[in-house]
Amino acid sequence: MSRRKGAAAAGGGAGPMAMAAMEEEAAELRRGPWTLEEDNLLMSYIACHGEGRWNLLARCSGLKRTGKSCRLRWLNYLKPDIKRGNLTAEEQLVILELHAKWGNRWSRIAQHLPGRTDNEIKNYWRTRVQKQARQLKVDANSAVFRDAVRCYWMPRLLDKMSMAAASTAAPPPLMEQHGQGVLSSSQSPPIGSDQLCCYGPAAAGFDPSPSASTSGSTAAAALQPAPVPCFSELNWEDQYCYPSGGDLDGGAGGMELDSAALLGSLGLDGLDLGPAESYLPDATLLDYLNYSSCTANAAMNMMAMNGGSYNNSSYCGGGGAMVDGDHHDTTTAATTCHAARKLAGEWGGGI
DNA sequence: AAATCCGACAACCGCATCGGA
DNA sequence: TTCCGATGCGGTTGTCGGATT
Repeated sequence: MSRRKGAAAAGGGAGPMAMAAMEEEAAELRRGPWTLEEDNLLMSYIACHGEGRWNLLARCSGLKRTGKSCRLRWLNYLKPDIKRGNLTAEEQLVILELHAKWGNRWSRIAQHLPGRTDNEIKNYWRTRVQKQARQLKVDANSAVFRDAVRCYWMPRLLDKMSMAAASTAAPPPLMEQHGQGVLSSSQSPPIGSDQLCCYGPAAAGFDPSPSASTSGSTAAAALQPAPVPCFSELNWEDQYCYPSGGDLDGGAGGMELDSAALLGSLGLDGLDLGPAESYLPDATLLDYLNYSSCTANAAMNMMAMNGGSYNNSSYCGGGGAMVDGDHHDTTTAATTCHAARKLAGEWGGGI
């Protein structure tokens, strides 16, 4: 399909006079930020005549704007039901989830976020999500990044949601509203949303062995919020590092992580993921601990959502090794997060 | 205090699609 | 069936304000 390039070309086969008139008209058109007067004009016109017929609106309202510009201004800014302010954790979760499913279908995603515009979602993706991907030097649409999002970012958002829910005692609506994908209420056990955060063995009787993660209802009932910080909330240097001659990443000088203290505080001192070398040939100690902790946090959240057994293949990404209906213990869950966990280690508190 | 950088967001542009003539 | 205007969508750019140097 042939496309006209710019307003000057809009005349097509028009004669010189018509062309001149169009160029004159185009020259009069305003661009750039909208003024208060323009906003008022647009709103009052729509109040009288309703939305739509944007070109007609542009001609008749007295606005020296294109119909497109008027439409955009209305839909993205002036429309009364536009929601302002930062995206909530729930909304971010929906975006991550739906983007993994549909890709850059911003308007489609926006349909699932009442009051949010496709433009806003697109901007969020570009400024926040893609920034993370850039920092990790991976493509935001890559399977590795998607796995990282699922295994690390989403659990963190769940953490936030549950914390918010706990502080306000208001039930987060996402599970009910959303009803699909990773957070499908049909896939999740009927447990309270406030149980989706951090679960320690002290409170939950957490046992990473396969036999301990079979009984969904029992496990779900046993799962209680533990007074244990999420991995994301941990103050690394204060609590889990001690001076040494070796750097975190094996370099000279600095601190060294106390892995036992860290995993112990996470309630995972009984967790044996095996030697790091077995799955991370180039792993450093930091890689290993990040790996373990990311996995543990994700695994515990996953436990909560699945009644104590790892049976949700979507949780660790489409590229993961899980199969619906399979039974997985913590170690297996850890293995399926293979690519994501290294990235998660690099993420730190950047999310 | 001034200059520079950077993140967030509004707005524009080109292209695709739809529907009516 | 074709043409063409209107509308919608996604990518990109411009602008502004706060943070940093």
